[in-house]
Amino acid sequence: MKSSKTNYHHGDLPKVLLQTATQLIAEGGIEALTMRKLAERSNVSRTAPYHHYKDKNELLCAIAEQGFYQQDQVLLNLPSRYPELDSRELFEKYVLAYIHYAYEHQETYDLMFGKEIWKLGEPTDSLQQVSKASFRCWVEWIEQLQNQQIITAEHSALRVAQASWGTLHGLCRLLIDGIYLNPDDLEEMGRTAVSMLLNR
Amino acid sequence: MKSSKTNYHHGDLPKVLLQTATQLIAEGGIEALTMRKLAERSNVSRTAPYHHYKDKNELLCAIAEQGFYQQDQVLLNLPSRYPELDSRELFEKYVLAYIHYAYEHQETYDLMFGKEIWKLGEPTDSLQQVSKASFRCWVEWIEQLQNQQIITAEHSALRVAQASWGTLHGLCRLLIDGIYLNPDDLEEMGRTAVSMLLNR
DNA sequence: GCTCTAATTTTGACACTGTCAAGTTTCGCT
DNA sequence: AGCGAAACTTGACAGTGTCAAAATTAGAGC
Repeated sequence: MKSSKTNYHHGDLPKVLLQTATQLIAEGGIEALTMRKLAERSNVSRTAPYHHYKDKNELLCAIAEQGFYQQDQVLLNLPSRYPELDSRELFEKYVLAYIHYAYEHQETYDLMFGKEIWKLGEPTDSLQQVSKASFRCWVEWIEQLQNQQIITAEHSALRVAQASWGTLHGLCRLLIDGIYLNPDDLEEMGRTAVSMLLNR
Repeated sequence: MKSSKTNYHHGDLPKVLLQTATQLIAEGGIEALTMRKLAERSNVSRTAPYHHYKDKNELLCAIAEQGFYQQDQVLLNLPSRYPELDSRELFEKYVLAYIHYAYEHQETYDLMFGKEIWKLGEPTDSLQQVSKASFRCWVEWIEQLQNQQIITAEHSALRVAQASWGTLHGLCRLLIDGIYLNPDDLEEMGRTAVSMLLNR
């Protein structure tokens, strides 16, 4: 079609911006993502991005949303990828995969669950929906584990889901915030946490 | 001695700066703490603080360090404040007190364990010492709980300490990052987590 | 093919930020 | 009284997000 050297109206900026932005944060963390650098990298003027994302906040939400889709995809496919494992083993696999994702996509994870968006910014409606759906999925799993007496049913599924996910998230945060740096340790911590959380 | 309206050399800026800074972040979060606003509030020029803290980073570290002292004081006094409780109950009290501190001093807590200092900045030597001592204290407690068979001894004290503290920290982060906002829920989540982590 | 409109992009500007270099003021000691 | 050091100030710079107004272009209707 058109393309080439037009400069003006070059295909679809929105997609390019999302890509470039994701790349930028992957390289240097969230704080390396600057509207101006993003524009420059996309060969576009400072304020061009503002016509596709009203805010820096909206841009960040878009990246985070993408992260949720990506993570969901990895995690939802686990059962079919390991059909030989029982629920207990699958749970550990899930936890380790979660940690692994957080490690491999530290900056995206930070955006997904960081205060940049949830406290300082304003999460987009669609981001809220996606993240809620993702958590609901976790709660349902916990419910199943409760029915199989693999995890405690002393408390409601919601509370157990919150507490266990809190554990998981806490460990990931330690990595992301630079408090524990060794991912091998992290994995061992994850295993330990799992064996503590599940019934013996 | 001197004092009054000299403007120059007014008592001890360092202490005033620390106080004002703590006040500023308590009011509007870490991002409300600006070297310039800090100077203004302290009735001093923009760059005066730089003669007492080489960096913004150093200032933040000083605030965080103060936070550790404060928190340690609360937590270390728990056993003597509740002599009638057994280890198990004391552990829950500890966890709740920890959460409570995090809630009451959200911004300081964020500084103590946030990436602002630990990943983006450079933790001061003395901050590192204080925080390490604080964690060592936690590990020792876990060791005792292991000896009393209140918590699992399947894994090393260090690993159990990391996992359990990760849980604790994770819950607090949910609050601080604006993901779960209700402190009452948080407390219930804390209780749930404790009952999951301890032996039955 | 021409024109008009709406979408898209740019330039200029503003108020912020952290921090450096150079100058000014004051304290404490001899 | 005078001097060196410590404390503090002013000016400056590069960087940030984002708004308003201007410029450019694509695509539709004739």
